[in-house]
Amino acid sequence: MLTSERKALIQQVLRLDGRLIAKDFSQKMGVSEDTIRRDLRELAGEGLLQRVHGGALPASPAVADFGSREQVGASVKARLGQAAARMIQPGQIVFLDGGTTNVQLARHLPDDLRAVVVTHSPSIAVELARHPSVEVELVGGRLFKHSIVAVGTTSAEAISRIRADLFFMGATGVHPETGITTGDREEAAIKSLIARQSAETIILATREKLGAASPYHIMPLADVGTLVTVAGLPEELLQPFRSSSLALVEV
Amino acid sequence: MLTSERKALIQQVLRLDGRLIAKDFSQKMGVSEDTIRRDLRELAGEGLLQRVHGGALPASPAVADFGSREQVGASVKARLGQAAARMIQPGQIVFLDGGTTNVQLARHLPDDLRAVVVTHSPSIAVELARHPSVEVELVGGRLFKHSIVAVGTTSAEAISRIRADLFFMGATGVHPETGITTGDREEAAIKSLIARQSAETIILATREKLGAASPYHIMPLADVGTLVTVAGLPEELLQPFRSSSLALVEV
DNA sequence: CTTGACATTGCACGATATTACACGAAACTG
DNA sequence: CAGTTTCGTGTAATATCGTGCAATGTCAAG
Repeated sequence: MLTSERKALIQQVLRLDGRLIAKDFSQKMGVSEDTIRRDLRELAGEGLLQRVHGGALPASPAVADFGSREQVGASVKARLGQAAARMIQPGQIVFLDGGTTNVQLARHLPDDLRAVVVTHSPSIAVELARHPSVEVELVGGRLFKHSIVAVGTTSAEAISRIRADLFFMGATGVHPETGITTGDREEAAIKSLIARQSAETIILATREKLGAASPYHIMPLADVGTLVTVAGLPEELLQPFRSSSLALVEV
Repeated sequence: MLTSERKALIQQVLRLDGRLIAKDFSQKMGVSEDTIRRDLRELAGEGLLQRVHGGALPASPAVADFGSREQVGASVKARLGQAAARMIQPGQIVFLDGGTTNVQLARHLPDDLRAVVVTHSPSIAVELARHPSVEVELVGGRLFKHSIVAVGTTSAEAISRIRADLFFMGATGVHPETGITTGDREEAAIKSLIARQSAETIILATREKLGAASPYHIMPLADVGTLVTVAGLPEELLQPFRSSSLALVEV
């Protein structure tokens, strides 16, 4: 075990756990506590962590690295959301799926837009409560906590009574052959149903979702109307999605 | 558990709850009360909190003076919410109305509580998405943006299919003769319906709501099971609410 | 291959910090 | 005013810390 390797591990533990206990970590590493203490002292000297009795805490009160990565991801999603918001015409009925990208979409709806937004995501509903003119229709049901969206038969029933012009769908996998997929069976069923009730389905996909596949199938790629993604991606990643039936938008 | 971690937690609890009880916190942390008292003394020495008999309060007579009636209000609501959370028995079906006080209630539900929470407030739903064991049933409908709750016939229909054990209602007016009132007609109708579908209605009221009345009537005071309010209010304010049918809880 | 400078590590030991318990004082409650 | 709870201090046990030092390993010059 190299010293620098160990120091890197220390910082990783701090990022992930938010703390490190010298005694435990020394046993885990198979070295003496003295060694760990020395590492901690040195890292603290470089300002990379905060030394406390019994171990160490991250230098910044909160998770600096994690936060910054979130922010970087957020700016890409904000750009996607902004572009998608411009695709909505006044008077349309729009279904907004859950997910952080769609929250960004909701945040960037023009203030003067008059439209109806239907959503089964309480996060989206809360976001849109600030909007002056959009009418919000909340779809109820059992809350699927991981994605924070309503699912189940109650949701399905409510959705089946709605006809939307556009559906902005979130998905974890967008694959040229496998199609659109996500990680939960119930969620997949609901997404599929919403798509069938909507005239056009639009998917906002960040880079890591392109070419990926998750366990549960939602719909084939052929049924997707528009795929919105960020500009500057390598052509070989986009090539499989260039077809006559799918509109590919890069922003 | 590192000492400095524990101290950080103490300050976090003070920010969120507005107070800390030494005995409870020591049990939660699994250390003796002496240890907690020592922590409190030391933090008080640094001016980071205010030591009081039985625990501690935020160190902000100065801060409270400066800006935030909101913060003081938040701590009062947190206390109401905490007390209300303890009134829920495992296995019960509980309806949570919207409002900031009920958000505090949701935040303070014990982590090991197994119950079903029904709500027409997306804010509450988002808050409860973090809870590990509570099942959340979201009631859909048209979003009333001012209060951020779902209203309308869709909501009414969904609510009429539910029977709840408890209903924690928010209201802007609690008057001994006028009864319970709020500022919107639709909202009043929905609240009234939920109350009829629930075995017991509980109202959390901060001081300014007692004795106040708003335009739209929800229900008579006689139909309220429990009124929860803060301790230390003048007796003449509470006297009108002391009756055989109403349980008055001061926290 | 040898040798010496240097880094790393584990161990010893005195110093400091943390904790729980005990007991009288103070505060709260009815 | 009596009973109970909480507080503060003292104390002893334990845990952790920092430093000095010797052992081992690394590496490059001789």
